[in-house]
Amino acid sequence: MKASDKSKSRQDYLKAILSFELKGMKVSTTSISEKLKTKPASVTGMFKVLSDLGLIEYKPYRGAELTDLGRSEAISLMRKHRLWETFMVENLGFGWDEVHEVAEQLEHVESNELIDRLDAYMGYPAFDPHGDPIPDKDGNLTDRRALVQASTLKSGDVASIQGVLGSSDTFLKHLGELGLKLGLVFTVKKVFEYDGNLLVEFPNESGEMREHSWSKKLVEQLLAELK
Amino acid sequence: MKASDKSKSRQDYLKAILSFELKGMKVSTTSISEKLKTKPASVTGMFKVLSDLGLIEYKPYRGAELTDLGRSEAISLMRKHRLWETFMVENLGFGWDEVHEVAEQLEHVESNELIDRLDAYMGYPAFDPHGDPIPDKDGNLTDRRALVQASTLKSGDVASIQGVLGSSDTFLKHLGELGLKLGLVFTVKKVFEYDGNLLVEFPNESGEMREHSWSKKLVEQLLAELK
DNA sequence: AACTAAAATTAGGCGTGGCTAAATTTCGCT
DNA sequence: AGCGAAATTTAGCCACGCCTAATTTTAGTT
Repeated sequence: MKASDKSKSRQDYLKAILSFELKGMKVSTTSISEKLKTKPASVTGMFKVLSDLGLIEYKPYRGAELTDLGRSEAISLMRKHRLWETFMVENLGFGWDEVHEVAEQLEHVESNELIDRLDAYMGYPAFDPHGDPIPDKDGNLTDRRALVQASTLKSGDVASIQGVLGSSDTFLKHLGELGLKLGLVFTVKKVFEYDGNLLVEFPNESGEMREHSWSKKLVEQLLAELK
Repeated sequence: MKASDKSKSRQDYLKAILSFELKGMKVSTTSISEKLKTKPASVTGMFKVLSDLGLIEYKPYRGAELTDLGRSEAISLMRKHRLWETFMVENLGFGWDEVHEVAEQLEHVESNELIDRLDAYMGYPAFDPHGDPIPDKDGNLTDRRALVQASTLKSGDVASIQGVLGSSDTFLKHLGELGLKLGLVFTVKKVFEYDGNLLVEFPNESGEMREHSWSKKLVEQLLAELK
């Protein structure tokens, strides 16, 4: 049995364990059994398997902890889940509250190529419809506290685009039309009180600095990192 | 055990059986075992299960046949498979030869809402990237022989749009901009030899007849049914 | 009509991931 | 420190879907 042997069950356990670790909670067999709708005795059995696979550290009666390997697997699942949820809401028009169950199934589809292309297709969204951060392909999470909506910037601020708060077709198309992409560094020249528009400056494809006006609606959906 | 109990295995069997029936072949345990990479003895066992579920008609030593229930389930799977393949190729930019394995997994995701929305999102494509017909949500297949590329129409022909041969973003956007949708009835007024453009006439949203020019590139991707 | 090879079925096992019931360990409390 | 309740693990069982080996049925040939 190799660590590369995925299985829906094992993946569900890893995700459940991660969710408790992220909340700073101890990972007990009871808590996992409640989350997965199984029984504590079954969890004990699976903990042994996951431990043999090197995915968790498990001491009987002491709970479990993800290893680096297990954590990266779990984060990859979280990434898939959140990207699929985002796709369903932003592209297919589902309500944010209708997508969890289906994403639970979609996240088990094994193809990194698929999920990375889906990520690109949606414009690398940084947050899912519930506002939770979406890990990038290397497992890095955007720390939300470090980002601000571009609408909160002041005149003179220099910032870079680090994420978006939605990825509907029209929104993404609009970004493309304006020549905006992830990482773009821009300077706020002026904030118009009247309509909330921002006058910004950033280089075009040829590297020449140009001024542009961003609408209030646009900047409220742009996540920026202050320089 | 109810018929509503899906399982990846059972679904794989139904699809395999359908594929042989569509080729007009008898469905033997050996042929299925080869297709599914199992052994004939295992197929016998599953045939009993599927028979008990009312999904197939099975007489020992006589092979299997799909019931109406089983067939509709199998066709639904084929629909999912082909829609996902189409999505991967047309929207995510995969090659047509790279998508089968992943679609095998995606087709097992249980949500009719998801697949119907995906279908709509792509503009109800009639054929997948391999040229195979995609069943609609009621299981009806477009009979390819009854359809022709709009580029083959002659002046004076009256036809309706019944499908498209691709569903890339830009293509679908273009269709929307021109006000074209499934079922639209149009009349060919003139075919320009020079560039292959078609001068056509059809009603706008208000019902008034208007003339439009369709490019050669466009009409080669439009599938029409002659009236 | 009989015989034989191929196909299919039956019988009996195995691994996974569940379950219940019984035994064990931990932990809070007096 | 010791007691009892709660948490956990162990033991033993089950269903599913697969396997191999042995047996039975079918079908083609003479």
